Amino acid sequence: MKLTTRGRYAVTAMLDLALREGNGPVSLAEISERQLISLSYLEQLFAKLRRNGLVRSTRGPGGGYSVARALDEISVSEIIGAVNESVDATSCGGKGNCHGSEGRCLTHDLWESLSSQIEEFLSGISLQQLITQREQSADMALSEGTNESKVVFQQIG
Amino acid sequence: MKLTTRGRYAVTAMLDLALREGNGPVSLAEISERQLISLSYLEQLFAKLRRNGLVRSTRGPGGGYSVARALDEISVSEIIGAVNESVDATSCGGKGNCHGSEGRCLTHDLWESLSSQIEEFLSGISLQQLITQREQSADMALSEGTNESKVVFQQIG
DNA sequence: TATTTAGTTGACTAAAATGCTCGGGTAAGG
DNA sequence: CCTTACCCGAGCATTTTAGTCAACTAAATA
Repeated sequence: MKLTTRGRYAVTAMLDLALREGNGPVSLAEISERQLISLSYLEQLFAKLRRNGLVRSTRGPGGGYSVARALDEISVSEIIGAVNESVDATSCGGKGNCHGSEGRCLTHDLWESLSSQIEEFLSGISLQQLITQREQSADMALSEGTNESKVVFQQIG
Repeated sequence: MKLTTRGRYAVTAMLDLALREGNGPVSLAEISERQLISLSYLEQLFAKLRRNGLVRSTRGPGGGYSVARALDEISVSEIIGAVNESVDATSCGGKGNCHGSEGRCLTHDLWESLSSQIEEFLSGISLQQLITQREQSADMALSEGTNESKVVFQQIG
């Protein structure tokens, strides 16, 4: 699993789409304007999202993109995976006995274990969850104060 | 949270260190050889790990690095955060009302919510857990067949 | 004290990924 | 037709990755 700003763009755009849809398809131009992502870049991202069956396209005037499935059937991990199409697995295609070196293989396995935990975690979060969960979180925010989770996101320099 | 091969290198190296430690400090040269990571690159990573208080260094012959805390006191998210020191937060430093545009702000908040979920998840996994968990997982592996979690890691082209 | 080991630091670099522009397509409405 | 908006590929500037090289410092030991 790879998690960069690119995945963020994709998830953000999908969320925007999910929230606006209902009066028919949403054009990339709109999303571009609202989310401040370049149109051409969005086109590239949505090409991949479409190839992976996450969105449907409608051409012509009044056209645009629609979400291809129910919102609770689309996981965050799918979205991120779709736009990062060309990530290869760890060096020894999961066989477990890489390069003779014993040390490498052990820690390699440990990393793989972590990887699938992350993957599993993200595949358990759907677009729907993100949206509905937030509607209830206004009051929760104060009681469940997890101070630590913000630390990493702070500016350093 | 940013999750790239760089974080993988750091976690892998820390795991190697954790497993070998006990006969005193472990030199980067050893780790470099076992994990096939260039020595100089390891030096850069460990410089950051040290600045963040995750490892201690011992100079001179027989020297090397040691884990600075108990293994169950070091979370994966800390390691990854340490080597990615300069990640800035999402564009509007968490204030919530970015750029006037309403659409942007809403999806922005949704993304932030997801971000902290990921962060929280990874801060709940310690080096110790990764290591001990694996010792018991040999038999679990078959019964709990989660086929989906492997999909994203496959080669495409 | 001289020498070796191994961390410390900074400058520099090739290669890849990112985010984007540009320019031309093609299907669908009006 | 003509406009809209998806489709697609080439190319490109910037940043990040992963690494080299070289000089330095602290500790141990002979």
